[in-house]
Amino acid sequence: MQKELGKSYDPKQVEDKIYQIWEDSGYFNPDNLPARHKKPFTIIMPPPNANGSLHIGHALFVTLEDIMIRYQRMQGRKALWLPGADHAGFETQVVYNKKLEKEGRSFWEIPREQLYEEIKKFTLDNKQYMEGQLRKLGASCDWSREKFTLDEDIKKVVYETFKMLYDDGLVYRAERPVSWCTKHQTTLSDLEIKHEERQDKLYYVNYQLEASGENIEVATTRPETIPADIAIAVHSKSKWRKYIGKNVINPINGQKLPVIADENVDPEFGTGALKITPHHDPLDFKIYNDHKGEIPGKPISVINQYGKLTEAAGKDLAGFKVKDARVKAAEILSASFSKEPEDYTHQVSVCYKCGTTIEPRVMMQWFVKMTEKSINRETEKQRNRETSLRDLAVDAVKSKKIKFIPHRFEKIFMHWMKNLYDWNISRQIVWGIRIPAWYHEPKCIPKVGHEGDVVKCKEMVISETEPKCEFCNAKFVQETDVFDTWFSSGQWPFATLMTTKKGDFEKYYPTDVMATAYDILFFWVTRMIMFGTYRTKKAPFHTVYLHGLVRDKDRQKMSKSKGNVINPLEVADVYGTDAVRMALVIGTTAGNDPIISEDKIRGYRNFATKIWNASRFVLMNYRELKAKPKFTSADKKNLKDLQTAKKKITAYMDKYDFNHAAETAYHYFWHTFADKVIESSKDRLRSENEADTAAAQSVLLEILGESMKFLHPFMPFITEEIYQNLPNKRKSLIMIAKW
RNA sequence: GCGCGCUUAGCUCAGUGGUAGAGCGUUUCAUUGACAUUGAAAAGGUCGGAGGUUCGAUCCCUCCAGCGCGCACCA
Repeated sequence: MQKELGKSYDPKQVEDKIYQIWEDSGYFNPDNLPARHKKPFTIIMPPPNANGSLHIGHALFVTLEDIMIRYQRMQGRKALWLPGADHAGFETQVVYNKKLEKEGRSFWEIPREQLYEEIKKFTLDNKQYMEGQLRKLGASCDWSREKFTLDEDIKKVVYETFKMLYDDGLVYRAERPVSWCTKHQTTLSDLEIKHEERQDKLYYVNYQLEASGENIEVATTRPETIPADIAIAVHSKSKWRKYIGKNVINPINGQKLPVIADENVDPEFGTGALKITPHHDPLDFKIYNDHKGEIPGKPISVINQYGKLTEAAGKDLAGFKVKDARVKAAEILSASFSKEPEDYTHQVSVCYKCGTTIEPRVMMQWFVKMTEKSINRETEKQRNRETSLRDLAVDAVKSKKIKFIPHRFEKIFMHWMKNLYDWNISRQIVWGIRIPAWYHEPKCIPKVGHEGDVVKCKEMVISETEPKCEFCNAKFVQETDVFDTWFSSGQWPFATLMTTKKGDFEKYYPTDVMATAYDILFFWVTRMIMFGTYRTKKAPFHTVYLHGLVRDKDRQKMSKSKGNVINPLEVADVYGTDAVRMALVIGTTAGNDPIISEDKIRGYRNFATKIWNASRFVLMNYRELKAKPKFTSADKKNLKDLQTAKKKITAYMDKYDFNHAAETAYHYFWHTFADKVIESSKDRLRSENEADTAAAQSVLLEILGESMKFLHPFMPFITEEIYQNLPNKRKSLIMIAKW
């Protein structure tokens, strides 16, 4: 007979041992599953940022995905859960920057190569630590296929995609207005910008008309940029229309500025006249570009990368920080004010990491075209050239090839897709994948060749390795900018499967479910859909399951500074991983923020104890009997209730409603099986009537065994441990037992 | 400004076109018996407000109020 279960369940005694058994079994790798497992079921794990340790949010997605994988594995699917880690470019660099600050070292004084190596070590250490944590959480992922976003083969795929996009005209390099963080010294994408309400002044400045006493009144919040003004724009129907085509005088430096007409200027807002400062405002840049012919001046920049005014701003302003320069400029301009400055509340762009005001600058950067069709830069092979990246993604969702859980995110997705601008993918940071573009150095000077043709070297080449110029000996230097992390992680589903085992891509792609937090819907999910359909012509997954952000019992986001963080590994250590997993799943619906407290976890620890003791009771009372069981009508009803519960749970599982599946399992086990079935069996187990005892025993054993199975995806450790102690079971793992 | 949600028991949240559910908490009782990390029972809600559709609405529609979130180049 099997060994007796201990007096109480001790997760510490069980969890590591069980995980080891699973891992040794090889079944995490779908290729090793028994023959009954046929159709693949694939989840690519959202690779956690390798710049810290796992927090409760990670524990949530790990639990959800492990539930899906374990369920599908038991259902006979060839279940692949592919783990990974993300180098998380900018995020990690910010973390490392802070670490250096604490150590009293200066980020900016460390040479690029050294910094890269230091961050690499830091990241790899974290990565290794996190792998251990994933094991603790019970993640049944295939470690043999683990990938890291900086693996050489992954980088190769990313380079290829970049080249394809470039050849298709969907990637371009241009001088355009971008968002610059003066603290982190890099540009950021639109998504990395937050908007903050600020109290500022709105200044009303007179720009005097040339050779006239008349003025155009301009409202501005940024008088310090007036030296970079290049024109004044008014709406063709505004009160200023009579001045269109004339010149005004720049009130700071006396230069002549043409008055132009542009319909983007709202005649109702401010004074109805807009100063055009192309290098310090994106709208101004656009207006300037539309009116280049009418504007004689060249746009200049008067603010440098540190947010200080340059010489070009004039000696009165040069050297001042923007904020101080504004005060200074106001002083200089006071004679030109048409009225007193007003208090003005408006939204200002800030860096999402440090809150520093974003400085719009015009810089040479790399962009991905989101809304335009490709232009067939080369002519051969067909890719998805007929449509834009946006349309690829929108079509995938519209055609139901991809569906969202919960459904409402489909609307949010569409809304975001509607308002898309080109995506700046270059970052001036060290930690990341260098953009594989090489520039001819020095700049190519066209010369006459042998046949009299003008030979012009290629100024820029897209290449993984250093190219050679076909005409001269000049060196090519590599772009120093690196990719926005999301450019590479947006390729994760296919990049991983293209670089694991041979045949994996064909077998496991497209994947099934992408489960991740809703806050990276735009950063990540949309990009995966775009790049996935672009490169493979298939939607990378059919279901997007979006979960919420874990909050504490007062609905607060967890953060170290608030001191309300629940470390999943710490509480798992106290209450057991199974309890933490249950607490994360029950009461949590897709798309909503789960609320977790230690009390809640304690409650499910109690449930684990209940499971343990009910099992103990069943096994303690089990004895070999020769008598044939004689089932009573109550037995039959109990077995029928079991089937009903199983069906209900299965239906919830298939709907990705893990909350209700878990709750049903919990409720059935505790309040039906333990409270009713077990209670009513007590007398019968001690009865002289062996046929009746046998019936009672076999009902208990049957229900216990089945319960362990339907609880297994949620509480993998305790259920496996008990399953291994059941009599009359083949010595296999519950992990691959038939659902 | 545009968009998406939420408002149900003291708390945290589920849920359904047909006289409201769970967990925790509260109250009472029981218990040396697999489990005090227990069991039995109870109290507790006019399902945010006002209209409408319907035989019937907490659930569908409209409006209102409060709250939350996302997007956003009005100087």
